Amino acid sequence: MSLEQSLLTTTAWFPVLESDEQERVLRDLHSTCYPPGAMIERKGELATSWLGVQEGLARISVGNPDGKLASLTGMPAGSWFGEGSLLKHEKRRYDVVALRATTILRMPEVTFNWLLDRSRPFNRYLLDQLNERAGQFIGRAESDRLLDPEARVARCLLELVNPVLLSRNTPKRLDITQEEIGYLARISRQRANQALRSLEDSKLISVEYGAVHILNMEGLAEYGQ
DNA sequence: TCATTAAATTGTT
DNA sequence: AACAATTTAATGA
Repeated sequence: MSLEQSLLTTTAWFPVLESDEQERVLRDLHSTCYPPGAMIERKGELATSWLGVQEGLARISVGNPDGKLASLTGMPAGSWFGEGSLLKHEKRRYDVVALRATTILRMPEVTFNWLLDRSRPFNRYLLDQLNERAGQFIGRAESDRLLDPEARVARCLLELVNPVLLSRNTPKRLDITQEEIGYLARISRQRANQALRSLEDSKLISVEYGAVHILNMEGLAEYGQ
């Protein structure tokens, strides 16, 4: 799939840009491929670009300022992140690791700021994304360690198909292995397997080889409370 | 296209 | 963590 095609179909922000803005973005983006397990961005590095996942799956681990607990989030294809460090011109506060073969797109800071100054829809997208992330973070901070594996997996799956952060038409089929779910939910693969079966019994999802079908988003959302 | 083999993923202990 | 079973992907006739 071409770069333009993947941006159009997997991101929520690229389609809302003017055509000349899209052209410049396509010119300025540069992509890098990472093998499974590779470090994409390291905590402490100065942020110089906005990051997007074109292909694959990345895990972002945020170190809590007060404790040693690291809360993790999955970033599937179409996710864009790192605007926080970019806006404040700070160092990255988290590590980003490729969970499988992953292609990362980088938008230079100047391009990012240019869009920020120029495009109202782009600002709208960023606002929605920041708002959604804040909500996720609060919800997780309350009970991250307390949730049972089923609830953690439910929350993890919901984040991966979040229609606000990704493109509007959220897919019902999620290509992810149980091992990767384990990494994201911070549980063993065996426990992930068990939790997935439990959620399947509740008719919230159906599991396939290398994939999960989301059957009931609302039900999953309640499970994660 | 089909059969064989390797690799990836899942199920179980 | 280890192992067996199953599914998919790759290979070659």
